[in-house]
Amino acid sequence: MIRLLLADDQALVRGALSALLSLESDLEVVAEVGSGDAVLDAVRQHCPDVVLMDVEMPGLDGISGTQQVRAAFPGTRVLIVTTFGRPGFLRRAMQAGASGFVVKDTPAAQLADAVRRVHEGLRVVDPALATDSLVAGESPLTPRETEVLRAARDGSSVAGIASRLFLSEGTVRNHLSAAIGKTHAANRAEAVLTAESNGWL
Amino acid sequence: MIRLLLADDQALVRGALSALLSLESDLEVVAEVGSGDAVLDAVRQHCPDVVLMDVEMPGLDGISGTQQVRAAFPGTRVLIVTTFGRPGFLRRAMQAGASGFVVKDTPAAQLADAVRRVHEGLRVVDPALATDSLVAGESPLTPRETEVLRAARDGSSVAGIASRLFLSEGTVRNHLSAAIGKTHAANRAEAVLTAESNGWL
DNA sequence: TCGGCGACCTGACAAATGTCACGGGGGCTT
DNA sequence: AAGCCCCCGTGACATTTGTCAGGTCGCCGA
Repeated sequence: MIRLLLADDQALVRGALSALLSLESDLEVVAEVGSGDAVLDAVRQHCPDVVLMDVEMPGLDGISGTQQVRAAFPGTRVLIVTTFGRPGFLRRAMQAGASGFVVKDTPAAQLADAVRRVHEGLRVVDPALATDSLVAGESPLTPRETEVLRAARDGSSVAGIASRLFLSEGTVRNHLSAAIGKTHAANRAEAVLTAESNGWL
Repeated sequence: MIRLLLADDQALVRGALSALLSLESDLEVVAEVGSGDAVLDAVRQHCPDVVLMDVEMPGLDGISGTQQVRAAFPGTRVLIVTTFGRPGFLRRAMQAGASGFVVKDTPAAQLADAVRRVHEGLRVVDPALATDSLVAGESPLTPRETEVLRAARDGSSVAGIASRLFLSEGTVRNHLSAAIGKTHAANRAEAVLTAESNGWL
């Protein structure tokens, strides 16, 4: 019997996945949580074999959650299940210690198999996504550029970003200009979009 | 026996919902589709009582799909199941003829009840979302303003938008300026964000 | 110890953006 | 017919944005 923990912020999806996986005779969902903060406590309490983790969650995100779980319970495997196939997500998830990475538009039948393989210690990765990850490569942005670009996501002006990050306006403009260049964008907005779609933010 | 059709682009979610609803003795999932274009054919072929429809789908979106289904098969009820609780989505979905609107973070146990109520001819709407919809109101944007703002989503320049919409640059600027004013934004980017979060695009 | 790199700043410049005032035309209702 | 709203356009204007060239500082590896 493989003991499972589900972590997903959408209750409906959580319950539905639980129903789907409970159909398998060798799988057992022992707990469900709806936020990243609750994952570690739930693992401590229920000692699951595998954690199914969503990336986008309120509180602690799935990547950080994976790190925490792996650090505290090295025997527990983590399988990331996410909506968006951002190349950067895959890379960061694996570096954080995840054993598998499944996108939500894979057929339902494959999920149980993925869980079993992860439980056996194998790695499960969507092949198409893996190649994307190789093509897109690591983020070319420096930490500061990433931070500035992330602050620009909500459409703030240079002045707003500068005051929020305690920087000079000129510095912000320079960082933005660098980020625009590195993302081959023409715009701050375009730079945000491509960086986001690559999982660099 | 209530016959169901599932329309959702994410195969995993689709299968999971199918598993969840099949647990109920009075519900039966007779078909699943992964794109909006396939909905009408599937309804014609399987004659479901209720269609569970996602809003964001490739091809035809859920709103238009609802319209088509209601026009061709007035007896078939549509229950919208979506990730985002955009006020505008709710409004447009109801106008398109949907019988219910459920957000994906409602508890899984309530979904079956929602399906049964919709099947009985009742309307099912998340109360919190309904008030949001009243507060946010209808889109203040004119059709043209909406179109221009939608074209600005990918970070295009004024020139790019103008050429794509066969407009003068000045006209595009005027429409954008109007949209910025109506959304109480300071920016084109901010205007896009608030309009998007209200479901006005 | 030196070179390279990233973070930070300044100043200046061209280009893009947002705003305003002002038109004309068409469709709608009163 | 008059008034209203939307669409489309022009021109001018101030502001913002993106780029470039320069310079200081601290860190790290060769």
